[in-house]
Amino acid sequence: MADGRAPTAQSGENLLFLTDEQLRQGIEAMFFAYRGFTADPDRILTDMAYGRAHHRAVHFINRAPGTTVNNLLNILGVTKQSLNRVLRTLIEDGLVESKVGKADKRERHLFLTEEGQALEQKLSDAQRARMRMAFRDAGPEAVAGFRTVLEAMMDREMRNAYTRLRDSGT
Amino acid sequence: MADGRAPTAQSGENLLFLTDEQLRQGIEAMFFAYRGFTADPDRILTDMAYGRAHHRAVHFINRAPGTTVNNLLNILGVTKQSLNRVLRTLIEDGLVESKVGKADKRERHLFLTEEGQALEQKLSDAQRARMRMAFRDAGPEAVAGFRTVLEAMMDREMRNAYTRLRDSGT
DNA sequence: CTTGGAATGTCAACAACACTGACATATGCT
DNA sequence: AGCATATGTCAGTGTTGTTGACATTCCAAG
Repeated sequence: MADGRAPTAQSGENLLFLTDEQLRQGIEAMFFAYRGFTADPDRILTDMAYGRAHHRAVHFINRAPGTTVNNLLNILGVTKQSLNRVLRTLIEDGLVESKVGKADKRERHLFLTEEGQALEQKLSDAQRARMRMAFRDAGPEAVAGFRTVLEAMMDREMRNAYTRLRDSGT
Repeated sequence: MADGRAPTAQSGENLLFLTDEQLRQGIEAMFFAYRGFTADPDRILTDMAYGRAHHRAVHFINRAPGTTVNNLLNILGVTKQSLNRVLRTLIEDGLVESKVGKADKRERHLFLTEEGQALEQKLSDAQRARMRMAFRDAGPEAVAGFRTVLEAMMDREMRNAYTRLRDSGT
């Protein structure tokens, strides 16, 4: 309890950035920043009948076209029932296409239709605009640090999913 | 649309960190990291009858003891009905105390009881442990960058709330 | 070929957390 | 006295998550 409160002389390095006060500021920064992070897409989504869950699904289907339901389930970390509700509306509305797998016909491979891609564009344009502004204001070194800390904060499985996606990038 | 995709020669500085690909990686990093960020407190909370909303309320009451309901409302960015549901259970359960204001008797000032402080400790210990590990692994320069980017990502009002809290720190 | 298990879909019930809208109460200020 | 502010409450609704149960389809091993 209350460890790290007032770090005394350390083995060579200055660990003042690990005080409880610094950690709490980091926690609050995450809280407030995440609100900003989701604010713009949320505004767009409420105008339609969609929510944040639809955004996530559309994002990752766009990111890895042809991904299976199970794959998406692991990335999103929700139950299949929860994902299915979202996927069903997206398919009904013609934003997502579900194709039976060739090798394994049990699997469904998910793709965005043109309409789905249009929505994805609209949402990620809004989200990227904020991210771009933040990145630009902060500068490249800060951005590198930002990514380093976020990666270290992920669960191991999520970090694997993240790096797999990252390294499959253009 | 698709601007910044392939930045060509810029005015002096290298803006490769602002490509759509880099921005998308930042977006996904935020998504996965936030999951880790909330995972530990969430696990503790589900064992009780509480949720993330209770955590947030308890956190900020602890952070600014005696804060008014309206104040908390602004920080949390929810409706009074939503906050009231949470506050009511916390008060009923003896974790939060609500005192009528001296100067303005319309206001209620909120405080954590000893039991409330115990819960706050338990939750923030878990959350800080992860943050500390991430900070330690990433190092002080990365942490500085992390905070810089997050601040730039906040809405203006939230940034004000954040810096006000930060500067009132120990 | 049968059987077991995996992948998927679906139904039902429920809980947490947000929202809107309406209304009540007490208080402060002009 | 009258209006605005701060708070609380009731009722209804929507999104997103959960569990549990069950059906279907299909691959693969015996």
